[in-house]
Amino acid sequence: MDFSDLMEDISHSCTKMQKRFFSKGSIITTYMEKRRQICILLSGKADLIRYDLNGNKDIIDRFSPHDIFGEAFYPVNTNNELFVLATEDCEVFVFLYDAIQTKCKANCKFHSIFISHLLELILNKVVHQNTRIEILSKRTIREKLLSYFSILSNKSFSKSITIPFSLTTLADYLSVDRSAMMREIKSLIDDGFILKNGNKIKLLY
Amino acid sequence: MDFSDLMEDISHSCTKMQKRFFSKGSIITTYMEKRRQICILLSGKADLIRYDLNGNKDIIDRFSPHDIFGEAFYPVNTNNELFVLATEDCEVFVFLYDAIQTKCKANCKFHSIFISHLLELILNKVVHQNTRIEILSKRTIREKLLSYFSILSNKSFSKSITIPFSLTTLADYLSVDRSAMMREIKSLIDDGFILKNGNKIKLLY
DNA sequence: TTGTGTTTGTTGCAAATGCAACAGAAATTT
DNA sequence: AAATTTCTGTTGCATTTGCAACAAACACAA
Repeated sequence: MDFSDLMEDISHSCTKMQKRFFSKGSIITTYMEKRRQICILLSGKADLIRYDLNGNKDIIDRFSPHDIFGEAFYPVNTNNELFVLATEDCEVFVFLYDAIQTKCKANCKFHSIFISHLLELILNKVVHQNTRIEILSKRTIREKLLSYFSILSNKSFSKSITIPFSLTTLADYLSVDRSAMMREIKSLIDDGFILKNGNKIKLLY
Repeated sequence: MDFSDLMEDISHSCTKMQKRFFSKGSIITTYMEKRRQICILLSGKADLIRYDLNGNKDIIDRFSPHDIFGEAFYPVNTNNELFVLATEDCEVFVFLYDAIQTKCKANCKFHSIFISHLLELILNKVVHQNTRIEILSKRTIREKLLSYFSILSNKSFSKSITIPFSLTTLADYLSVDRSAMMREIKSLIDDGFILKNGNKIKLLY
């Protein structure tokens, strides 16, 4: 069964698991006192945002379809002014973690297949997080860039890669100063490690 | 039902999920071509290790009881000389991801309860990873330290915290140079942010 | 006890980084 | 088409960081 179909069916058979719509600019959820909430993004895009002490907007994470998020994945902290903002119109599947423990109906046929899909999605999330941690663990911007590039390259089986978002966003993802990153990219070009044309990078090593 | 008991029972009823023993110094698993393998550490301690290009030992992750690991959580990369080393005698529950999809017996009563435990463990892993990412995203050593300290402080509801491992290990966890971290700790003391006595830190803010 | 290895603490120095600021290009909105 | 916002590219400068090296404290095993 296709994933979207499954979600569709479940929304109809389970009262506790609902597909909901959010228009661009609206807040999908706030991370406060809903410790067991889990959301699956079915379509659209959304950002996990925090305003830090200085009032700066901090994009903690960006979600696209099939991504899973919600307070259930976040540690209980004081600094919990976290919320998820729809940056495009979104369809979101929302439920409480406990809802999957108690079978929805006497014999909901979707239940077990849904759980295995859920496991798969979470597993996927862990893999992405490990990738991110691997990159962030690198000590220099150069190492972070090379590490990121080679991951992209491995994924696409090619030495020519396309950065899937703006350089500004890339700097956020690598968690480094943008101008310092630009400087380092230039230096990678000068040192003959890469070629660059817009968002396209060619690895020369 | 208690978690250890559950694991015990499952090892007896499922042939595909086995409890295995590894003595200190032995290799629990290598991350190579076992893309669906999942392990749950029941007792002991283990490190996820890689030797980098220069032959330096890199401790990617450290596991203690109830931690879950295995190649299933790691991206497919070329640099896959990853392996898990038992740093103490270990009991490990080992299985393939697929084993949980196919019911072990006609009516294995442990199956669904096991899956919900598994979900809980993975959820826990994601929470820890989010914490790690949050810390690693900070740009300076000072911010990383403060962030780490305040997380510990929130967890224990106290301004007095104890770093649960050596400062050398802490530097690894924060992914910064140890001597630079020591310097920064000293500077935090000088600036009146913290007091320090061995592994005990008192937050003054 | 002696020796061996690990952890802590410290410093100088060179290199990397963040920060601030600015101008032009590109994309988006009005 | 004009206006506005976002993104790219660049630079100088002060600060932070990694690196190398070393000594003292500590832990552990022979």
